[in-house]
Formats: sequence, structure tokens, C-alpha cells
Amino acid sequence: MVAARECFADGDAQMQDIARRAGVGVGTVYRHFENKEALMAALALDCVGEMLTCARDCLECEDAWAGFEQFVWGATEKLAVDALSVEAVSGPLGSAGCEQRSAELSGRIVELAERALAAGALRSDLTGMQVDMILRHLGGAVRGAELSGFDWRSYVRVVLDGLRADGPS
Amino acid sequence: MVAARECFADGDAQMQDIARRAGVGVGTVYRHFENKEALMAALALDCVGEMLTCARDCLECEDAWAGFEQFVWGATEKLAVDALSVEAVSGPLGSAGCEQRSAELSGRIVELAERALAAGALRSDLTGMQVDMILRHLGGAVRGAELSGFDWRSYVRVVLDGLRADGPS
DNA sequence: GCGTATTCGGAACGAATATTCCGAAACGCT
DNA sequence: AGCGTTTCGGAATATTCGTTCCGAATACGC
Repeated sequence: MVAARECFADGDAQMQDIARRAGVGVGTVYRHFENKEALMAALALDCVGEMLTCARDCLECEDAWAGFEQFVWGATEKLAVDALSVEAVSGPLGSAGCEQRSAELSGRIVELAERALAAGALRSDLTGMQVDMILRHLGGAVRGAELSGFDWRSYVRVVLDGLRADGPS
Repeated sequence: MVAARECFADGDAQMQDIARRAGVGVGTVYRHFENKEALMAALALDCVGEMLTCARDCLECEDAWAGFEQFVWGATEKLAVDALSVEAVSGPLGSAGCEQRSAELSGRIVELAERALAAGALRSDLTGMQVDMILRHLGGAVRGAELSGFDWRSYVRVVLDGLRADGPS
């Protein structure tokens, strides 16, 4: 049920549309979520959760830079397709209902960054926190890219090369 | 009159607020602009115009890379402060009322990029059009950065280094 | 099969906000 | 100053969209 909604909530949606899309009446939606804000928060929690899983997976990677790069590609792939994820990760949604999980995501990203930093693969004039901010804001750039025909992969390539300690690979 | 409005229209604004801010009644606003959409279009035209001026100035610069870099800093400085400019440059506003000027901006950016490309300063696996897209989408990343405390300059530094033909300077 | 409890759908309501419109104020002319 | 005209302001209206609520439908126990 949440799934049907998440699939639909790309960008913004009206409660009525969400309900219709889920094949139920609006009343039923309100029986599951107190209000629209709560619904969005639940979806945001999901989005951040997915990012978090991705970050954890990437931390398993032996090579620090490879793990970092893998995360960037994984995250942007999601962000380019799902506007809600962008909101959840870098927008105001991130500070409404999923502070906990959002903070942990930051922690993992910082970890990923500092590991790459220690390995000398990431440019040394950045801190883990700065990298966290940069990655979160990447979402704003690739938002809706898939739809508008923007070749976001070239953008991500540029950013990754900019983050590397030694020029483009 | 337009100026008072532009200054205010950071993000989104209600017609009533816009009118009050301008020191007039809503009726007067509607006497100048058919509707909100028209008002936004006029403001967007202004924003794109400013970018265009900036791009033209940067084309005057002797050194191709210096001109390119100057444009990126000039553009992002504007985008980080003014959410409306972001909409105008990379959002749907760009395709409503200022196609003409928007297309010319693209032309100038491509020029800027191809000049840097020819000088061997810009990474050679990108086309002018790709660079145009990338720069336009930079706005999404730095949007509202000034307010949220995001250190967008470090982000721009990363992107610039990623765009350079030879690693970080 | 019947009566009760539970859940559902969607029309009705309310708040927010874009747009219209008319009486009031300002201006210009004689 | 007096009168016609033009412009202004903001209350009234229309519209959109989140939220509520009640009659219908369904499930359950006997």
C-alpha cells in the first residue's frame, strides 16, 4: 500500500490522486496516515533508508575509493529518478520525521569520505562533513534528470573527478 | 516596480505579499501583469538576462579558461542567493516566456565552453552542450545554499576541478 | 440468513490563495 | 472650485486541495 503511493509520489501529488492511484478512497489513505505530512514523512523515511542501505553496502567494499565511488553512483541513480528522494535527502523533508535515520546516513557518508581521505584517494582539502553536504546537494542537480533528458552521468563523472585527489582517471 | 517584486520573489510568494511589499494593492499588480504566471515570466526574463550579461562579459576575457571560470563563479553566486534564478535557468520557468533569451544564454555558454575546449583547458570528453547542461543544473545544487549554511563554494570548486583538463590547480 | 461491528469510498467542508471588480481617491481640464 | 476621467486599493469571489464525516458495503458471530 505504501509502495503504490511511493511509486506515484514523484514530485508532488494530491491526496486524491494518490488515493485513486492506490485504488482506494481518500478516507482510507487518512486511516493509514494522519495527514499528508505524515505520509510524506513515511515515504521520506523509506528513501533515506534506501540510501542508508546503499551506504552500508559501500562501506563493505575493501577499497576505500571504490566504495566511495560506488555510493555516489548508487545514490545519484536513485536521485535522478525519484524527486521525493531528493527532498528527503537534501530538502526540508529530511528534517521532518527522519532526523534519526538522516543523521545516521550522514554518519555513514562521513565514514565513507574519511576512509577515502585516509587512503589518499579523496582530495585532502575537504572534510568528511563537507563531502556529506556536497553529496546531499548533488540531488538538487540531478533531480528529474531522467525526465528532462539531462545526461546526469556526465555531471556525476565531473564531480567525481573533482573529488579525486589526483585528476581525472 | 518590477524591481521591488524581484527582490521579494525569493522562492515563492503570494500575490498579496508581493503587492504589499511593492506598496500597492493587488489590483495594481494585475494591471501590470495579466496573472501570476506572467509576472513570474517577466522576472525569469530578468534573471536569464543577468546571466546572459555575465556570460557576455566573461567572453570578453582574453584567457579562455579564466573567462569560463569567471562565468561559473558569477552564475553560482547568483543562483545560491536567488531561488527564482534557479527556476528560470534550469526549471520549468525557463521554457515559459523567455525561450528566446534562454536559447541565447545557452549559445553563449556553449561558446564559453568550446573556447576553453579549444584552448585545451577544459576536459576533452565533454561537448559544449553537455557543459551547458551541467552548468544549468549546478543551480539545483546550490539553490538556497546561502540560507541553509551549505558551503557551496567548496562544491563549485570541486566541479571546476572536475571540468579542468588537468586535475585540481 | 440475520443483526451487529468494522471498514470503505467519496461527497461535503474549510483554509489558503489567485483573480475580479467596484467604490474611492487622485488627477487634469476649464 | 467643479466635473469628468483615470487609476488605485482591497473586499468579495472563484478555485484548488487537504481534511472530515456519514451512508454504503463488507465481514463476522450467532
